[in-house]
Amino acid sequence: MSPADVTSSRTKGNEENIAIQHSPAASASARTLCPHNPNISCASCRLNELCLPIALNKTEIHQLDEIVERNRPYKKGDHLYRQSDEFKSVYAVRSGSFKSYVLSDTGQGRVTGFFLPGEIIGMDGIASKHYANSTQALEHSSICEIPFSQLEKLSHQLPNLQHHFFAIMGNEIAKDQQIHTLLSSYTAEERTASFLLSLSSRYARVSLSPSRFLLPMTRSDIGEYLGLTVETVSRIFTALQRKGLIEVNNREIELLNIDTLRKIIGVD
Amino acid sequence: MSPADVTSSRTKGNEENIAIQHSPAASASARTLCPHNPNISCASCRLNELCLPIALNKTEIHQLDEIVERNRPYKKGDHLYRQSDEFKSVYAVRSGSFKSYVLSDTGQGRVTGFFLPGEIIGMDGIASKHYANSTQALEHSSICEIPFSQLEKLSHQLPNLQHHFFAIMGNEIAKDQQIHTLLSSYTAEERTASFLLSLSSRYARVSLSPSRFLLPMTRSDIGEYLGLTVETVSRIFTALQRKGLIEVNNREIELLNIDTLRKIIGVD
DNA sequence: ATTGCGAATTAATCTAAATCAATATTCTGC
DNA sequence: GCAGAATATTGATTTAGATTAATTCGCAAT
Repeated sequence: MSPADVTSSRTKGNEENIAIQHSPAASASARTLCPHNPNISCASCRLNELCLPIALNKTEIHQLDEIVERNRPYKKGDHLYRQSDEFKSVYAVRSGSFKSYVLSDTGQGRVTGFFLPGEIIGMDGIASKHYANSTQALEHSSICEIPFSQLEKLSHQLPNLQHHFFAIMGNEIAKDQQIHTLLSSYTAEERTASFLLSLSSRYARVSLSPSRFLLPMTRSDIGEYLGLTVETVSRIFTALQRKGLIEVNNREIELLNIDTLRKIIGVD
Repeated sequence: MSPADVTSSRTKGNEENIAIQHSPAASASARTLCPHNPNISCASCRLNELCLPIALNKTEIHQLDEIVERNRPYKKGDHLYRQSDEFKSVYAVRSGSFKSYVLSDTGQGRVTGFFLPGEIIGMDGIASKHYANSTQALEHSSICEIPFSQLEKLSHQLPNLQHHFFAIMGNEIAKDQQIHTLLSSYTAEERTASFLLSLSSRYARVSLSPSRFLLPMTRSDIGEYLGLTVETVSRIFTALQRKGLIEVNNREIELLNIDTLRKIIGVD
């Protein structure tokens, strides 16, 4: 296969993968699949199996629906909230992606997290009643806002929802601790491989390709998140490409050998 | 009442600060204050203002008491649970201290957390139903075990408890994200200063001296936790001592200049 | 199409912390 | 109290990744 072939098929493939997030609804019948459509309900949302409604029955989902606010879409760079804003809601990503970051004393930010569709944002504010970081859209994105006081009230009525929200928070804790291990002991290559594999499985979770995707964030974002510089991230990408493990083309990523990537981070 | 009053039976000096955690009850009147006493109730526990019972009324505390299991004390090195054990309970430290760690592929562990009195252990297992790390006592310690399914049931009955447990988990999330920032952008000296200040405020929280305490963990534990080697931790301690900011004597630490330590980590 | 600017790559040099190595100290069990 | 092991310190050397610097690429606005 010639390079040209690869390129053309890749381009086509990628657009297909992300289409579910980005394309405006093409027809009336596709309406409920349009991720930016604010009129969608939890019951009909394509993410309901992995978002808050999981494990809820029809009636319960309807009750949840009542408290969810579906705001207008966010443009790239728009803030969901800023550091030390009063905590009011948690947010579920419906489409697109977000990053959260804190500003250091020297003015430069450090990225603390990335959020893809179906993931919950804002739990860092629950305890102190103020968000500990700022969160902004990395691309045109849409969100379901869930006012926390109402979520608490509803959780109290619906044991399933309480149970599930405990699980969501527990998952966040477990994930954060994995990152602790990653940052305290992994090399630049291991961190980068781990990051790509994490994105891969998170895309798979929302039925997108686990091996081909677009990075919604810059190299600099990745570096801040992984405790590396832009230059190092760039170099590692190039090195992984030379080893034949990935194919990088600016924001386009293809994982060519997931097993070997796993071996890099010690998952044999 | 000073800590020393409570704790007559121990040697003086540096051990004074930790006496409240360690001394056996000297008299019948001190019984309810004896941290290893398994018969103590939440209502009479000296930690109830900062542990689970916070914000509960008398009746509610009694209900919580019913589900709390007060096990025999743990000896140094005893495991509370091991990585991938089935998740059953969360634990509140009553006295002593614990560390949690994961074993890397190469056999050596990486410490993921330290737990002091009043802190909650085990939330990493909530989502996956299996503990993500192993946790062991760093010294003679005692624990309150709270079976999670019962905590969930009770939370459902007591909105205050539900609210507070959400807050505890949210706090864990916020704390883990601070560590993310620490590991991704702080120097060895900044990490170490931050670690000492964290211990300081956590000791202060349980009414122990914020400026003089014994480290329950080894330099190696600290290094693993902070993503540094033992040697670096040791060198930084020596350097901070030379700068007159701390006084180190093996496990004994005295913070001589907390403000300057704060400045090191950029809190002016 | 052209310009301008943020994003990304690549290479050369530097440095903070790791590694390697040796010694000293402190605990632990007998 | 003593022996051996675990823990901690200190110094010399190495190295992974940071820093600095220059170039190229990509794309939005005109």
